[in-house]
Amino acid sequence: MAEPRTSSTITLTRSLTRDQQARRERLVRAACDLALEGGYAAVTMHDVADRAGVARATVYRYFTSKNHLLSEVSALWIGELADELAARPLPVDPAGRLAALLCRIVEVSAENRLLTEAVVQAATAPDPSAGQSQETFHQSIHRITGLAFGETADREDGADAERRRDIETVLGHVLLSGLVSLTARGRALDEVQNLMRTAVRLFVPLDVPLDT
Amino acid sequence: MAEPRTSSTITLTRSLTRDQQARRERLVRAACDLALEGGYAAVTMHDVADRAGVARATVYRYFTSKNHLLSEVSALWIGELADELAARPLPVDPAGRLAALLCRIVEVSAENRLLTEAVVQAATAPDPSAGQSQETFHQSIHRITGLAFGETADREDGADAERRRDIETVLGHVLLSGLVSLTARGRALDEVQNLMRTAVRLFVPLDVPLDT
DNA sequence: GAAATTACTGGAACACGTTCTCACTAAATC
DNA sequence: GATTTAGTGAGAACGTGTTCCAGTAATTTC
Repeated sequence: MAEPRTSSTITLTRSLTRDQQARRERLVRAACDLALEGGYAAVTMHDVADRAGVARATVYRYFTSKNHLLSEVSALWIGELADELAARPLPVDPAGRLAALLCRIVEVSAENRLLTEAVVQAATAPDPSAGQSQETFHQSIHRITGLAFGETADREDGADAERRRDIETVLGHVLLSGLVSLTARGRALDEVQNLMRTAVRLFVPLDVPLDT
Repeated sequence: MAEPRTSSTITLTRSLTRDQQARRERLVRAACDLALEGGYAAVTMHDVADRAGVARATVYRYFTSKNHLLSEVSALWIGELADELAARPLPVDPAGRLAALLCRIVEVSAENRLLTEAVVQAATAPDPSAGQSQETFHQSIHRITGLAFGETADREDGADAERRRDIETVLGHVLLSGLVSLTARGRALDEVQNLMRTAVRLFVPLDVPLDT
């Protein structure tokens, strides 16, 4: 019963050769560029293949779907953003840090609204094949919210640590929904930033009274 | 310069006749049924037209896109849900009411996971033509979170009222993102419900110490 | 180095969303 | 009642995501 099995995606077979690694990166790059220029709709598999210099069918050897490809873009993009934010000077108080981080993400997202639109669309699509990359995307969001507490995390334990994790989780959801409002509902940058500040203020009402 | 202008959507022209009203309702009904059975992907304009007993092109005289049609479904569905919830007995304390309301929504959404998937997908899609229905959807969510404070709303003013509105808004975003997790990321019902309870607990940490 | 396996290309093919055309019907206007 | 007008049915047509296939190139295995 030796089935031919023309292996759907490559990744499963074995580790990629240098050429394949480069091809894969070109595909992600092409998708990212197209998304930057025209959003989700502009990322056609036809154009992605052309820009990366491969055949249309080949794209599907590396990514099972358009959403999978864009989810990969989203995972890389938010990951880079997290790296950048981790290297930034931040306010000293946790609430200030949270607000600054979230507002910065929203700002960058607004500057690349079309890319964000594509990325959010893919990250929220019910596409099981994109699941892995989607998880990476969400983990990166969680990692970013975690930056606000990163330095004090070690000193805490028990209830404080749990409360911290809860705040990170919930703020991650507010952020995601905020990005949806920004890209899909045309909300203005400052409106979404205010949402972030409001959320933080509600979470940290006494620890640090903000400059209301 | 009398342009023919084959009027894209009907609604703009004038009020609908009885037949047209019925046709429109059949279309929404058909889309809703198909979504219940197979989610977003199963709602093909072909099948919608067939079930409603109209031509494919006619669907586009009532709705400018599939997302527009499904956004209408979502607006009606969440509206009915809000009506049902408004008639429900609720805990006396605001925090308990919030948690009960949100958990109930998540529960109903999980019971109709495929419909919710379709509805959320349409409500978060960057489709300008669906904008109006999307707003209705979000307003209904806001209306539901508002139910938790409804009875005490009149007695308040100033800072309290503002804080209340902020909580409603932010919880609405948590809910939306939670529904995305439920439908697109395959999260379990109780996981999303716990997210809701956690969010409420974080918002109302002192007013009402929950049974933690 | 030859054989066998695997990957890539190029293009056809299919499903679906969307638009368009045209003939036909029903309703409004004269 | 005749004429115009808006709405509908039926189906062709186009773009896009996805799959499939036959032929070719590259890589692994012997």
